[in-house]
Amino acid sequence: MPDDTAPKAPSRIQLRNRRRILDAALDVFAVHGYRGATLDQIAEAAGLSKPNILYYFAGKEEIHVTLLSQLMETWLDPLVEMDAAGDPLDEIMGYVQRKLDMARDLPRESRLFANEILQGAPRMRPHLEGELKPLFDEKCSVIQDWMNAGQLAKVDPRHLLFSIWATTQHYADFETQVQGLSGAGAVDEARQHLDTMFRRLLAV
Amino acid sequence: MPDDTAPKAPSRIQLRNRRRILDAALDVFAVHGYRGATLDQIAEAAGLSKPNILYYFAGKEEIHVTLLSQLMETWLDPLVEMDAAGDPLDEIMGYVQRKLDMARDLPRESRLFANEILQGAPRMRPHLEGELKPLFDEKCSVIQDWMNAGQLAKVDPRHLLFSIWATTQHYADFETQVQGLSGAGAVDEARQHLDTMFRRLLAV
DNA sequence: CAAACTTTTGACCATTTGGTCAACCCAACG
DNA sequence: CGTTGGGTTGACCAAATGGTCAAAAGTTTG
Repeated sequence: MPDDTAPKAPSRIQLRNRRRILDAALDVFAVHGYRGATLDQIAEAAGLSKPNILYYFAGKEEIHVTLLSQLMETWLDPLVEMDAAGDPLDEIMGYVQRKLDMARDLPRESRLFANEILQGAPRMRPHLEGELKPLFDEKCSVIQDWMNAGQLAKVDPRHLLFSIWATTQHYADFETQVQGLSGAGAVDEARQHLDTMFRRLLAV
Repeated sequence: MPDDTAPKAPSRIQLRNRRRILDAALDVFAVHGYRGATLDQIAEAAGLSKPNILYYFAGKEEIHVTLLSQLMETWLDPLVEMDAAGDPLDEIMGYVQRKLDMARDLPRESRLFANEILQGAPRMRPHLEGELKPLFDEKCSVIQDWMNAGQLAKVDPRHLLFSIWATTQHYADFETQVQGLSGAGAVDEARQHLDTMFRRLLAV
């Protein structure tokens, strides 16, 4: 019997073009934000005609929403990996390094996220409340437990996480400024600096 | 003899309306960025008609450029105040607190700046190179001297400043996220946290 | 008060933008 | 080799957008 809900496996062309479109859209949205981006820009960057773009996605918003959904996974992953059973300082410093890897390897994703938050997260609030918030609370608890057990110096876990986010994402979001002031390769210099900073903050 | 270059002191109406327009434009540009903002939005927020806006400013770009120029002063001021003759740790911690004040009191300005940098600073690069860069280099020197004199722990002064910028501006630029995760009043909690963090980093 | 000005606006314009659609292309397969 | 269905596009549309302009409405001043 035929399955009415069958998603009809996407063809090779479908896969290739959807990926092209999303890749081009990431470039454009990351720089100009949702409102500032145009379908024509995306179409040109993708090497496809505008109607062809709209054959694969229902509209500008669907492209944006698709990007944000995909981003959420990537974005939370480094924090998910922080293991309550591991060594506290190693776990935190590992998290910092993974966030720095992302700032270096996925700056467009970081800027897409920054743009969305700057605009008040109109299309991402559900994700923030439904996925980020529980994870955030859970990891704050883990960190608090480590501190209570005397394995880390006591600081506010929430603001500790904010500081890690801010300092790592800064190298992607403010890359223009950082490069202008400090030349290329800043992310790798930052590794040393942030390692020192968070180690001194958290050492018992 | 008549002065050809006389700037013709602006009338009370000029002053009031230009201020209104810039204030409204700050709201709009800070959220949507340059491309995403529209003159109609600005006009409505200012309570003026669109042609009236264009009576006071030559175009959308002039409004944006005016805002960025004004911003630059405000933006650099806290760093300018950092005094090479003062006590090193006090000077740095004072700078952190002033930046936090700005994140709390001028979040729109912070977001305008963030948007401009995210977009690659197309309209601000001259300011960055002409004003920020020299100030940045000068203050890095001052900090380096303090470290060489054994008054502060040795870290890379450039990345120290980046960390201060990132952690303080974060509370304005990512306010949506911070509030969603941590409730209101986060900036004032951050004061304590950042004071601890940078003190531990820099204490000799 | 009336001339001389500054300020405001309704109507208008060209271009851009998100989106539609019927026709067209083309590879696969019976 | 001709049909068929997925993939592509030129031409088009309505709305939005940045901007213009001449005329009207206020304001200032001799």
